[in-house]
Amino acid sequence: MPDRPAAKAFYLTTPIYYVNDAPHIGHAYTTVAGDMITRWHRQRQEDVWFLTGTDEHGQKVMRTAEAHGVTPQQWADRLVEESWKPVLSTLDARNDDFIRTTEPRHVERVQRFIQDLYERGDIYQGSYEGPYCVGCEEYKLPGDLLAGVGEHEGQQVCPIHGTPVELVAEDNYFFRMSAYAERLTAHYEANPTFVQPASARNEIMSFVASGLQDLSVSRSTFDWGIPLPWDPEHVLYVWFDALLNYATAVGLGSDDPADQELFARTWPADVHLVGKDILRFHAAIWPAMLMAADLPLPHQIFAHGWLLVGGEKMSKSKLTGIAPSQIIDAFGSDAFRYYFLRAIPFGQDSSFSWEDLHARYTAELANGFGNLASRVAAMVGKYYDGVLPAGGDAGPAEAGLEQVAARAVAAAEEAIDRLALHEAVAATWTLVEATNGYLTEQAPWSVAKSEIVDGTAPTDGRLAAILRTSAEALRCLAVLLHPVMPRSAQELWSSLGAEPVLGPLGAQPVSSASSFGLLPVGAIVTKGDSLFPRIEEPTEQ
RNA sequence: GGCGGGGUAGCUCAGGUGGUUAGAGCACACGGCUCAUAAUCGUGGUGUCGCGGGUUCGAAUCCCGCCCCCGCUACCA
Repeated sequence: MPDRPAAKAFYLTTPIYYVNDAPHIGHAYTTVAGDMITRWHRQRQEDVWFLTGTDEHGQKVMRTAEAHGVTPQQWADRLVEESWKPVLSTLDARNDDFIRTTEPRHVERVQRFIQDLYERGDIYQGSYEGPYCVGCEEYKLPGDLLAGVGEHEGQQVCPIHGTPVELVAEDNYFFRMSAYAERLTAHYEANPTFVQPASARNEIMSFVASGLQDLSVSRSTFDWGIPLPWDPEHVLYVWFDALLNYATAVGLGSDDPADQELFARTWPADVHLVGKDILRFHAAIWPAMLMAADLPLPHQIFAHGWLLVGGEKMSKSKLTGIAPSQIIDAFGSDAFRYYFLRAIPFGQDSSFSWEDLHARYTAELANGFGNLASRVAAMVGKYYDGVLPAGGDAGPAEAGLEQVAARAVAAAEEAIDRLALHEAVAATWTLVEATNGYLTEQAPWSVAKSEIVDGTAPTDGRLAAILRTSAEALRCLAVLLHPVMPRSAQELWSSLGAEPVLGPLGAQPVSSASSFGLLPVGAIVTKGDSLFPRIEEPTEQ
């Protein structure tokens, strides 16, 4: 055992998904993005921790369960086991843990955390007053209310029931969030990349600058939540409970030494990935909670954009919600991952369309990358019976391609550190394109006609050099694309015969990926099935 | 209403501290090649840069006004 503290792992989280609904491609997009980032860090041979999970408390889940005639726990169990966990394997997500907020480990640790805040005086008893709809049995947001008409003229009414809301007060516990506004602002200013992208940062900063009120963090009108240890009549506000998963899942509040070690290894988190809609909870409330507990803040909250369908935010009620399997059944998980990572500037809103998906699949995956792998493997097979030849001395063209690879690696690395995932993929693609160009210019099939004598191709000539160089480019691509498209990268790795001589693809460091000459002479190259078979019919929803 | 972002080729977008003929990818057309998933490589056109004024020798880029779209404007998650 080393005496010094273990190296800090790169720790990334997705939001924990609310089990009220089944996953759609918006959730899958977040998960895939987190998976690419963490896989990239793994490919760098770093220690990594990737957490995802589900948020299971709250009134909405309770109501949904009631509507289906089951208990909230049964409802959550069903959705988690039948939908949320399976979608992870469908997406090839490689998470290290899956936290459910109804797990005892979470509940106990949350209770310890909130008790501590209570004892510190950052939680106090007060009264919450707000517009309440009797029909909905819940408080409404002032912005949701509509002006009444007819008999309710002049009153504010519930948008669902159309009946007037009442002003109702309830005894609650409050988190003294207002006390942290200045520290939050100071933190945003001192750490420009704490909230990203810039648009999200601006929104949060102006929100906090406008003043923070204390937050009501307990509910006594329903019981599907974590009871407050000192007053079990109240359950904790679901967001307070949910946000804590990022820390409880890695051991905060546990007495077990193994948990404590994990916490030391992971905390603070490097990146919390969130959708724009839940930015405030993560970029304002969560840091305030951590400040109150004297815990280090995460390094970055990154808000990605919406997926727009037909120009509008995807929505189940408008029937634009798409299940990941709809796309994956037709195009495969790698294409799903590639499409969302490549086509969408990470952090921006972007429109999804089947036409665009199909167009990119065909142009970039089938015709570009997949076909490149085919033509190289086919030629090594045809001219050298699948045994990678040594090749003659590298010339300017070979050096040029190696340079493209080096620049691609450098650009992708730089992009990843900014979480510009689409740029990382685009940088990688420069090598796909350059290698296709290299092959066309060097025309190995023409070289073959002059070099091959008596049916035997020399292993130390131009033909061999061209094919070996192309294989090196593919080897580099397999490494760079492993985080994006783990399945096809592995297929390519196998096709190159690399595994027996270089070891597992996952063990190839990014840093050396662009050094040509790693793939040993004699590697057995086989032409397998097409990585991305052409799909002729545009898929309809 | 206030604050913020945006309206640029058929489509998705870049450019935007003012300066030669406004860019990329896709799509489309033509040419080369034939190893490959009829794939690849090269060449090419495409635009009142939302509308109307203004500043300037010169504006997609700056200023004013207007139109349209989106986000935020706190305790549903």
